[in-house]
Amino acid sequence: MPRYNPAEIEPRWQNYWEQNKTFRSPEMPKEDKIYVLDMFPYPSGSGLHVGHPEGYTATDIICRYRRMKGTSVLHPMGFDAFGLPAEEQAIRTNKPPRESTEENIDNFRRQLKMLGFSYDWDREIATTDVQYFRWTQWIFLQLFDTWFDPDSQKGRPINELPIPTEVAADGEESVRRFQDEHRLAYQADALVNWCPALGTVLANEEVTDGRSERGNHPVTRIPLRQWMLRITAYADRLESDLEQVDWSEGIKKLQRDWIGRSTGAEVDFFIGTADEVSDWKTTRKTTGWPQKAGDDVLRVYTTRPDTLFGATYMVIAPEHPFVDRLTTEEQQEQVTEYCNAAAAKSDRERQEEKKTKTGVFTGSYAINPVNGKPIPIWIADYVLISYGTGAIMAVPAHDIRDFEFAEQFGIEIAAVVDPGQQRESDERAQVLAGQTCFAGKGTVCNSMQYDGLATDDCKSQMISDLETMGLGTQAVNYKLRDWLFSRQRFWGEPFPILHELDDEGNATGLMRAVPETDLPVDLPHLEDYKPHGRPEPPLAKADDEWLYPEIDGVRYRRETNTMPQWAGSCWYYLRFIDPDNETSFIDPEKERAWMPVDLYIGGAEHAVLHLLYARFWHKVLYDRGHVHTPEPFHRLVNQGMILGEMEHVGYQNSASQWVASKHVQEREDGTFFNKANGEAVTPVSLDAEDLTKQGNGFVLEKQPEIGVESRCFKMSKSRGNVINPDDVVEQYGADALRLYEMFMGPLEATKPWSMAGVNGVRSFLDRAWRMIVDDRAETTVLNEAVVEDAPSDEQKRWVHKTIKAVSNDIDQLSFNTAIARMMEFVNHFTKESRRPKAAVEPFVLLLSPFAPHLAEELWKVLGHEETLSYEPWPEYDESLTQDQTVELPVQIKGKVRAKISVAPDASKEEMEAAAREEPRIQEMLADQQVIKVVVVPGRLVNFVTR
RNA sequence: GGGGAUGUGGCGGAACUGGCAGACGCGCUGGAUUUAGGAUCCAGUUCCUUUACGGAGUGCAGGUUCGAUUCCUGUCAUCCCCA
Repeated sequence: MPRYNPAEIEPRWQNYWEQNKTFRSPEMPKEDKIYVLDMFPYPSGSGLHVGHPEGYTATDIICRYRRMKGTSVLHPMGFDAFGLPAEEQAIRTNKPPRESTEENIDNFRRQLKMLGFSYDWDREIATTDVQYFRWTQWIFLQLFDTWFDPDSQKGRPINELPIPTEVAADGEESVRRFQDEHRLAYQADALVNWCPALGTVLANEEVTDGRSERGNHPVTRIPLRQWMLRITAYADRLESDLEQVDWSEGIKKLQRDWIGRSTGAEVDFFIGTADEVSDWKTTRKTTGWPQKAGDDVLRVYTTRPDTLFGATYMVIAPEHPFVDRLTTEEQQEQVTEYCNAAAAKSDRERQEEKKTKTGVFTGSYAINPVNGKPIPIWIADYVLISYGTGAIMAVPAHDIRDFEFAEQFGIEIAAVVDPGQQRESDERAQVLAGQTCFAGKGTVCNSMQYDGLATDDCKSQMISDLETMGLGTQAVNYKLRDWLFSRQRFWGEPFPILHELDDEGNATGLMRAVPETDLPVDLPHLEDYKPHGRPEPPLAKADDEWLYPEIDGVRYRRETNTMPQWAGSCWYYLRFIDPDNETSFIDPEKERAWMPVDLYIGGAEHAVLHLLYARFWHKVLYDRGHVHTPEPFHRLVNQGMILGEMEHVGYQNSASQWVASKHVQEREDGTFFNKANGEAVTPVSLDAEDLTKQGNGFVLEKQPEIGVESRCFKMSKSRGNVINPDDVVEQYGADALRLYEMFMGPLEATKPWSMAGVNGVRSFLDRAWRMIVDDRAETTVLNEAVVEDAPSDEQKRWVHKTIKAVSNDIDQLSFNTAIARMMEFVNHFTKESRRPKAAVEPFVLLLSPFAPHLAEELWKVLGHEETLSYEPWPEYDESLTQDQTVELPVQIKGKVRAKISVAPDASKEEMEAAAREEPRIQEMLADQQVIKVVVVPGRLVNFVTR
């Protein structure tokens, strides 16, 4: 009668764990600790996605396993709840953001608890909690109070910033402004991505093709005073410290590429006539390379100083400060027009390689420092003001963009690198003739004394020569830009910054931090927090009491920008260690005990930004002595994406005739047409039963010449293939969902969903239940096959082999194979008429991290009173995992011809002898000459014959 | 265009450092039991030929090796990220 009923069992055990605080973490861990962290979710209105429980189940298994192994486990959960989507949802549903955010969190928490994860819920935090963002603000003030000392490569308190004497002489106000310029959190006029529809600026990565990632609204570029975080100062350390962490090479590479460190040279090109050059050069030789470029030169950054002789023109960005000065009268009109047009384009559009290059000549020339030739200075938008010096020397023969540009405008192309013989000879000739671009390494030519040098040697030689002449210097550049850190929205952390006002109420440009004792700066109550399409933040509408505080007789206006969504997630892993601390963001002793995060699992979409930002904050906190590890996350694993179920789609024309999918192409508007004749076709979804496999794909069973499209798609509302965890739990139970997500395949792989697969693991759980419980009895009692007897030797081997395999698989996060081993165990023991307790009890313990509710229930049926969460993990005896005999293949010329049965540790001689005794082998070897015998103990015997 | 990942039965996948390809699950086929079943149990299930023996086979083409899903070279395809 008592069938396995997860709907009854699961809530009961969830309640038990909650009542007994089963998973409360100790305040301080023992020596053996593990901190296992999930990337906390953004509580969207649509609830949990099946992708979430994938990583969460994996970490939960590790935690439950390690608790049973006696490790102190920290496994917390919280919510990343500030940000645009929540605010947009609030506006849509006409609710205050805090209210709708809390509803979303409640729903997420309910769903998470329904899945039986062993979080210490007492540590739950949301980034929107006032007591949480109080410390986010506090950390921001640490950034504000820190400058980066390039000599020690370290962030230091701002009051240790050396003040140049001339600044000091100018008085206190100058000193303050000087300090403000050097803080890690600083304000700057930046050309930003302004999105009027969302009413906020967006980070570059939130903009695609000139439209906002969220909502697909148009984005324009306007200059605006913004908060920036000086992450570029940490670029080197963010790159080099990747060596310390246990992350996949793929993710490390993504981070390295994002930081984009390049080495090269800065070179000054003299602006003026050819006869003034020698004077300038003489002066430079004595004064050396000046830190700041003067007005008489155009300073460029190049990664290829070896191609200096091939620089036939220069390009400055449309925003370059020299634009006006360099533009001659006759070019003025064209230049103005061009610069205006460029301002409207995004960086990405401007770098689009497909598009034809655009540009305009300034009318001015600069002198190439190595050969004294005057070369034209152009303005073109493929050069970005934000990268390098905003100006380049163009070497069309050896840079593809320069080449395209030079061809477009008929500028000289001078080859200075010989690609060498390894290329096809006509291609080499074309390169040397300036007809083809070659961007690789080779041998220098047409460069006077440098001719014959290899590219890399020439680079270093050229740099050292330029340095002696005072014309250039070695330089490092990064693609990474400083982090635009302010948003003009309501639903974010207010900046704890006050802007000083003069007697008339105008801003003086000086600012100060809100005193630590006055934190948190809470969001003011606003009747209307909606964006109005102007770059003025909604917080500016707060009442005067909030907006205009007075400290020590000075009146201030509060900063009205808010922080971006990333802020809260930059340090939440620290707060989990000490979530209720009211006097400090974290207790240093607890920090030392629990950090770093030992295992961090989450989606690959955060591979770059979240991890880079969090690492940056962590390093600042490290420099300022607040944390003891330079890196926050020791091991990182990205779970793979879960796709929707497999879909088969055929295409029909208007006459309902099938069209093979290879002829079909999709238009931009989402409709389809036949490439062969242009007629419109419509997709028709097909049943797998009407299809048959042919080659790599499927075809219609009745019309095998018609290939169809078979693939899995990303889950999306519009496609209607989203799986809701609530539904799965209702139908199959939480344990089945957990088990299925782990059984689908390797954690890191992309895998398609299959409801039939869920049903499959559910029947495994049913079998496991019936293996132990008598399902025909009136009450939940032991199956009579479960006995007190000692297990047989064979049963013992099954138990010990399974313990070994499952333990090893969990250690390697290979959950799918661990489950397969448990299935084999159940398949075997359900066939046994006597199932000794000593065999099934360890099995229940092995199962418990995967299917904790079922395991707890079985544990109880087996006569235990307490939760199994802290039962010792079963141990295995290596000698009991060995079979008495093993069956090994005997090959002749690599083909299996017979099997022999030998002891697992049989010697080579024994194995060969056994193989030669096999009648079939004797038969086959009779008329052949054995030239070699390969014997691999414990593996095989192979006769190589002639 | 650049970078990364992945290609194994009808499907998801397994195979430790080169050593029995297809564990485990789904699906399918047959059988048992059942009032019934989308329940349960048993058997089978890579393909080709077949009584059996055998042969082919891990995207494709080569290479190294006694032996390659695994290592190397080339190539094709798909997905992801970036531009």
